[in-house]
Amino acid sequence: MDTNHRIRELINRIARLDAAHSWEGDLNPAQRGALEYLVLANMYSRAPSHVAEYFGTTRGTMSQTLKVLARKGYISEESSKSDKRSISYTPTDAGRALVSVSNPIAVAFNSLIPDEQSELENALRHGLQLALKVNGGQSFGLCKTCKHYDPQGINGFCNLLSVSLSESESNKICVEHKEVASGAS
Amino acid sequence: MDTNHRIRELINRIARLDAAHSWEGDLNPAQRGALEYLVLANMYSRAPSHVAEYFGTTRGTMSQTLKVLARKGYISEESSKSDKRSISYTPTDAGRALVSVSNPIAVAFNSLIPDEQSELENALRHGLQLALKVNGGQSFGLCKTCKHYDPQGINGFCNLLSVSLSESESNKICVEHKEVASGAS
DNA sequence: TTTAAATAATATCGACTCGATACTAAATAC
DNA sequence: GTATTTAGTATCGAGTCGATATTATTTAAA
Repeated sequence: MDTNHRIRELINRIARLDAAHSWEGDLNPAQRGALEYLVLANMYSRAPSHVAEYFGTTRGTMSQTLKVLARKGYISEESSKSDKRSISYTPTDAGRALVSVSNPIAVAFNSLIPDEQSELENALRHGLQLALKVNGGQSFGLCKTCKHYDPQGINGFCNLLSVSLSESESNKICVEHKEVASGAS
Repeated sequence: MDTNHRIRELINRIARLDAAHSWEGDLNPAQRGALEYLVLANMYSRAPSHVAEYFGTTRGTMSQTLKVLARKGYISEESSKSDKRSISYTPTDAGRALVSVSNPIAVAFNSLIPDEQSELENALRHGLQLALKVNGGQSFGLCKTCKHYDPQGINGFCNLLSVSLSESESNKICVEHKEVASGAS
């Protein structure tokens, strides 16, 4: 049993403990995860296929979860004008309220000293990046760390989508995010 | 969105990616988790209720998962002589073979530099301890870090169960584990 | 331009998870 | 010697999940 197996085991166990709490309040862990993603994602990243890729699951599976979430009234469906095949989900006020409640796992990690917290976040993020590289998955980061981000104008500009970004958009998760080459090996 | 929420989000996302891989080879994530636990746990810690507590789920749910695992031939059931209500599961050779295959997530974290790995492990373990304290759950650690551990004899002695430990036993997970008071706040 | 191939979302299927509830049997308390 | 606790299960209903197949729609190629 080496270090990386123990790390994986710890991550899985903490996630499972979190999942156990996650049942409170009309949602199951998969639904809660999807809803939390939708709250954090920008308007170009809220299609079923995007949520599916974020969680490493299939479109079919995520499609069902999102339909349930919509039926429960926590997200609303909106079809795209430019591509009639595409749809996008937006959290409702009820949905936003649900994800904003305090969480025991987050509270526990809040008790770590700040240095430990930031070390932990960086190491997890780094490990995730490496895992995604193996999988060929997208990084789903924020505009400001993206190679398509151009800090022109008030809140920057996306060179890939050719749009000016609003304050809130540039602080959200994007499917198209490509980590700008840095120290990450 | 503060640091501890981002940490929780990262942990959940990595676990979900791991779960997606976990479907390979005749097992689903819950079954694989339970099997992995049973491989690591000592002989006093392999009852359905122990596995259930480890993962923060109910006895009923875990009972079903273990029955499936037994039906598939990856674990074998054994009833206790001292307490006729109790049973204990032991991984079969087929079960052990299944959990020893290399894992993409573990491989990814293996690429972190050693310092980063140990920092990560410690911080996760610390966070988990704090989360368990809130939950009132058991720590499920190894004998050597347990307050019931007495380093007498060849491989030590357990003061709680009043038994001499074998080499392999003292390196396994135990339900009765109580973290010896240390720097953990 | 008209077929061909790729893409987005969904429906359906079967095995299984999961919490909740109710139950049996055995051990422990009083 | 009865009451209560504890260990494990069966059963239920909603939902996950991968697999597969299907429908629209878009894009590429001939």
